[in-house]
Amino acid sequence: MHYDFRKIEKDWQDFWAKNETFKAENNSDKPKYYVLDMFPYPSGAGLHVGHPLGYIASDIYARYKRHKGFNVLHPQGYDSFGLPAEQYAIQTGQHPAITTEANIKTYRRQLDQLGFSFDWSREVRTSDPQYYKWTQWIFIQLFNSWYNKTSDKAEAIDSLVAIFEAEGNVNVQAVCDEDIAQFSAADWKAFSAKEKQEILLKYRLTYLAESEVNWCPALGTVLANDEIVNGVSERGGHPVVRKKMTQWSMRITAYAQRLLDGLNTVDWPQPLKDSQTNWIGRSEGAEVEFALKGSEHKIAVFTTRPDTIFGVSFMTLAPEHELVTKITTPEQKAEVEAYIEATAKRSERERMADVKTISGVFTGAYAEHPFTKEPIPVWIGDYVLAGYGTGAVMSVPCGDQRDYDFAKHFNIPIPNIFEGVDISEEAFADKATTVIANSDFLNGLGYKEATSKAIAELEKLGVGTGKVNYRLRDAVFSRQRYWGEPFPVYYVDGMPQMIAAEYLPIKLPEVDKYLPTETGEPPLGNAAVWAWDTEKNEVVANDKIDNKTVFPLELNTMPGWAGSSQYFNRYMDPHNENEIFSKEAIDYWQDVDLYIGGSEHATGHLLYSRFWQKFMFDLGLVPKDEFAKKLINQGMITGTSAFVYKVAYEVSTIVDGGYDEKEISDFQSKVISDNPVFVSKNVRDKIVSCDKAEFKNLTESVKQVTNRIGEKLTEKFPKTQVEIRLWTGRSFDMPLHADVSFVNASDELDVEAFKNWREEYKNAQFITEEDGTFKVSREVEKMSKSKYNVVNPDAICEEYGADSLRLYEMFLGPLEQSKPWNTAGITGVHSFLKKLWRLYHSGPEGAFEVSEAEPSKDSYKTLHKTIKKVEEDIENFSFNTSVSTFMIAVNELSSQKCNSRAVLEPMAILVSPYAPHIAEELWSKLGHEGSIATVAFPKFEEKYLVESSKEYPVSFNGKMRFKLELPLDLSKDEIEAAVMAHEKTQQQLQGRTPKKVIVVPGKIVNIVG
RNA sequence: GCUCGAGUGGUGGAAUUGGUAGACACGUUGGACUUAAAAUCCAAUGGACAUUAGUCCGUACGGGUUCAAGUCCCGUCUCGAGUACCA
Repeated sequence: MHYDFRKIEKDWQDFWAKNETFKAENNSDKPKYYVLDMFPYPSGAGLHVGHPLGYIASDIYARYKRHKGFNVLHPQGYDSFGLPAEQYAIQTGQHPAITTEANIKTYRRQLDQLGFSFDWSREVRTSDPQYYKWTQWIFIQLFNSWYNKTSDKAEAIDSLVAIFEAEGNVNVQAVCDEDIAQFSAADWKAFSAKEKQEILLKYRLTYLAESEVNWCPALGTVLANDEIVNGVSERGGHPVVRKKMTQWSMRITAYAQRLLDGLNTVDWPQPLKDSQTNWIGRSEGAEVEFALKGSEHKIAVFTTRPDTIFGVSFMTLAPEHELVTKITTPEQKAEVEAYIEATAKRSERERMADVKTISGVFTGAYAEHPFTKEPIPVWIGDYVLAGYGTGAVMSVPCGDQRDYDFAKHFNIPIPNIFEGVDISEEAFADKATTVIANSDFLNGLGYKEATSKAIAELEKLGVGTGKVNYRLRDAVFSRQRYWGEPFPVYYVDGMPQMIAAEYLPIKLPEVDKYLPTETGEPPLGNAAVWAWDTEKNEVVANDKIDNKTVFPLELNTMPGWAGSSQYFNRYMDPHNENEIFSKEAIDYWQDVDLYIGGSEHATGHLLYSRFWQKFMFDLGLVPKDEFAKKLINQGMITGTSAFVYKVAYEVSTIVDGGYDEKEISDFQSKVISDNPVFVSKNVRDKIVSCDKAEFKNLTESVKQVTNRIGEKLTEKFPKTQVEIRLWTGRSFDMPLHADVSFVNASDELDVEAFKNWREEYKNAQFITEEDGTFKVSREVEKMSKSKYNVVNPDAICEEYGADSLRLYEMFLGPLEQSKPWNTAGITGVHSFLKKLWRLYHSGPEGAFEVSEAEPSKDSYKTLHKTIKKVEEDIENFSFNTSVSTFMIAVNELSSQKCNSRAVLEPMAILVSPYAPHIAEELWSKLGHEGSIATVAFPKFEEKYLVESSKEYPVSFNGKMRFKLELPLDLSKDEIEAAVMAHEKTQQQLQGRTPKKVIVVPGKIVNIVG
């Protein structure tokens, strides 16, 4: 009976599907365990071997937890809204839903073939109206909420209205827009309905506001900060410019502190926490108001160094700062305006690429120092960002390098306010050693004391206050896209109105074009049926819009992260039509116990999800304010590209025979490209290292090719004479990617396959190694189509099986680390599975046979040390080492010729999380009914590992020289005596007397001297 | 620039609290079986020297602590990831 993995794997996958083996129940006596993968975007390319790495790890953990008696929730779904399907739709007119559906089919087939224990009955798709109904619902909840700083949580907007009615907004501690005028209860009552709505918008957790956004003209949409990399769009690399637009925003800044604090309560990777911490960017300092000379305007600045306030020698405003036009003096007006215009023209990208250039303009205005009353010139400069803090800084050149550079450049004085520090070359920014001088009441103080003293004095004067500032901005939530969630929003008199939850979902309308409209409106502007009838409560044709009962609907759609920000909770009760999830479901499952996914989501998905979770927590909808207890970032699997070296040679015409020059040169280049010459790696290396002999050989080898080219040319242009030369030096060859599927484990190229790969390689010549093989050189790169190093799991499953693939992906190395893929190594784990199979098939002609006999002591020992190690490894997510452990166990059991049921049954269970198909097959052959999935994990028993003796390594001066087997119950002195009496010890010492003998019982003996 | 992570054979990688460096596998070499190939099995495999016994050197580099360092401390270099005028 050979190991027929194709049949076994198919059979068990069918069995699991038919019996719904992995279906999780929402109530159970068992303890719950929730294992979640970041759900995939179903791209057209399907999966490559890098994608399932995390899924395999989480599947092993989920299966292990089932063996350990847990009720495991292990769902999977699709993040199926997204740009690629829409881009494809724009190009082909194909509806994104159709492409998406087809891609999902491929994904599902590929996932199924890997034997994952997903509960597919709970599948969600973000683009399914029954799913995005609840995304729209959460949006409405956010709209109907405000953030009360006093209770430090989100509350219903009604409670804010009640406060306004009772006392206006004077005492409300809310997270809101900055530009809100104060009003009394009477004022509030006197406001029109529209005015009230406008004011409330400034408080809502999702709000419509004119905000500066990252506009990408090429994509025709707004991008979030984390969708921009180095000033260009992450997808496509298009330029991004700043632009003011009316957009939905999420008031995530309300949660900045809680998002920071929450990081201390979760077991997430430190780098991920660090990157969220940096993204939120908390800084403590003070906000200080500077009065302007001869003006009622005041400039507010944020500073982290209020202790250096006496070092201020100028102020700098962002060019976009609203005060700039108001305070600029007539003499400076022209220069300031020119500067503002020049800055606006420079794209964000240019500004970033060019951080060294110092530029700025004096406004002519002077502020007044709050303590000294000295005049301070006010400048504008583009090194100050409008979006951070107040968009203005008090410049302290002696304490900040950028201020220092600016001051030097414009010859502004640099007063020194530090005790014993030389600032003639650069600014001094070391807080730890700061001693303040020349600063009135701050003299002699260190950073900390001076800071609190300065804040206290500013507060006394009523011109400053201690403040915490965050880098985190509110998140823009509108996209000018088709393939995303529509907003449940219509507009009355320009004010947004929410559609009542009972009429959700508001489904995406049909459009004939997926591009923006000719008037520049988002793609939904193309929809003919996209208006809201407030009487019928349904979406109706646009021509019915009368702005009395039928109103226009929102044309933007939600961003990519909307659908993924609560999906983990929806899995708990995915088919609930009345609620986002039932109370029973959320109370039972609580939160995700283990979340596995890529680190690229650190500041996107993982921050927004935490925000929504905290919001849902405030509303009392979820019991935990962090949704995932533990998170692991799986490392990337990189590709091992194969390179062949193409020899560069040149044909030059010696006698041209009077033909048309272009005709000849065109023909020559065609001949050259049709007759490529490739050189094997080692030969190439010799040539590059200037091996003259090899270079000569190479020339010889190329000769036959060149002769043929010569013939061809003479055939066509009889009067021509050509010379063929090889290039020399560094550029003598050109590395080209070869498809990795043509290369075997020894880096040898399948020359025939390569020739058939492309038309232009048909006549390729190969200069081989001495043994006649052609070798490629290899390099680790990102796995990508364009590098021809993508390995498809389908092919691996076909040749070696899913169990082999699962084991091999784990065997490659630690889960979190990035590591290169090399298909060659899979034979190791594959033959391990065959050896495992053989353990259970020791009968004649490989028939299944296990004995009921008591296993040997050694076999018991092998089994129990394996149980111990595998259990530890899984708990530590060290899956690579447990694969090694299995190999050792099978090697040992094979040499022990062990075929006892008492050992082989537990072995099957141990292997089952890693290689579930073979485990199921062996389990059923062992005579069990049903799946192995929930059989109890074997229990480790120490007694089988108890040893009576130890092979001590005996070291001399720390170097191990020989080993000595001694009973474990010897005392230190007895061990020392035994070692000293040994002949090899005397041989090593050569008559010397050891200075010292270190004996660590059970470990080591070290003799010094 | 700043923050974080990592440097171990030809390759992927092992190595509890400091205690036998290189487990396990790939590759390579030799052998068995076979007409042959595949598959399978056996042996060797960090480097240098040595007939053997064995000796020396080895965990990026330079120091240090220790009976003992891949592991701890100080400094340097290289690579990778994130971030970038954040006041």
